[in-house]
Amino acid sequence: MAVGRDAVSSWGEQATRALAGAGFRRGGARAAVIDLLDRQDCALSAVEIEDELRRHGERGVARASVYRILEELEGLRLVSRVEVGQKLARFEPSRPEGHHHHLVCHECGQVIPFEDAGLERSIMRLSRRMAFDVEQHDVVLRGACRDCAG
Amino acid sequence: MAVGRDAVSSWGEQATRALAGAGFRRGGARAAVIDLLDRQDCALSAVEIEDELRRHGERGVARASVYRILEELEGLRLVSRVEVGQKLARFEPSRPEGHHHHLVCHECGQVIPFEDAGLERSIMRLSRRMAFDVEQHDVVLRGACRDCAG
DNA sequence: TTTCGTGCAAATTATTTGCACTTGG
DNA sequence: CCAAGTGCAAATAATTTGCACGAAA
Repeated sequence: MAVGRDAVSSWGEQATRALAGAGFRRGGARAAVIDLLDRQDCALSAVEIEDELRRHGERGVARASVYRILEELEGLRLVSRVEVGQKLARFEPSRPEGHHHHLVCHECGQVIPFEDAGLERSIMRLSRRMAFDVEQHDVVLRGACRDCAG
Repeated sequence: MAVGRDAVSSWGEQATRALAGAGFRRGGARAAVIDLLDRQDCALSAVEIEDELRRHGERGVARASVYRILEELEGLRLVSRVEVGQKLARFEPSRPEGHHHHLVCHECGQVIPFEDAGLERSIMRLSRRMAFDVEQHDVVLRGACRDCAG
């Protein structure tokens, strides 16, 4: 179940609107990437996005375009970059109601999202105390997932 | 003040011993890198390590060797890799008593360490509850540091 | 038609690898 | 002497950039 996919206005629609508002034209490649991301709950890498679009999407999109589009979306805070230290960056739609962090299995490389209110509370308290204007935070837990732990 | 630098046995000594125990020989480049890391509290990139050694260290060490040595040390859990999404990896000595996380200023790029017991507690509780064998965790806070926030 | 969007190929950057030479034990 | 350690140059891999062409407004 995609977080917020059935909301009144889907992430994809919001993204399209935000892009238009920011003065961007409506291009085919951009629409295809947004469309794919809208159907995702977890983070995808640029290559995965390219492959998925070439294979199952309405049209192929060049790698460079994928990166450019993701960069725009990140700039507008519509997408967030997730780097869990696998050398490649992953990207996922930013859904306010779907704030979460990631577990990474160091065996199979799987990236699994999770939410935790206690953790968020700690971070909020901590941020308030900090001599630093904290705007964002990322938590990564590493270990063996159930399957790999055996 | 270096965390634990005045302990009975410094991180550098422990590292040297651990390396010997793991069957590695005592090479000049390796000793130089350990020596430099022993004097650090914050994470350095491979390039910074190379430059620092070439400039102020007892001897220069080739970039490739720096990476190889860091990889060994990471494998023995003597060094931990810190990736805060600046495209390059940073490395710091793992000192059990100096566990901390990082603040990253998105203006000046500065990486600042911090500790927080409440945060650790939340993560511990969370880990226990998880269907996942959590062995490690990283928290990165992003925002503007005091200077850059103006 | 004019500017923006996109594809393709070449460039960049961090990191890794292959291989010959050196050195510790 | 022999395996492990190191430097150097070449190889990778992810990401970015330059430029020409096609498409939106």
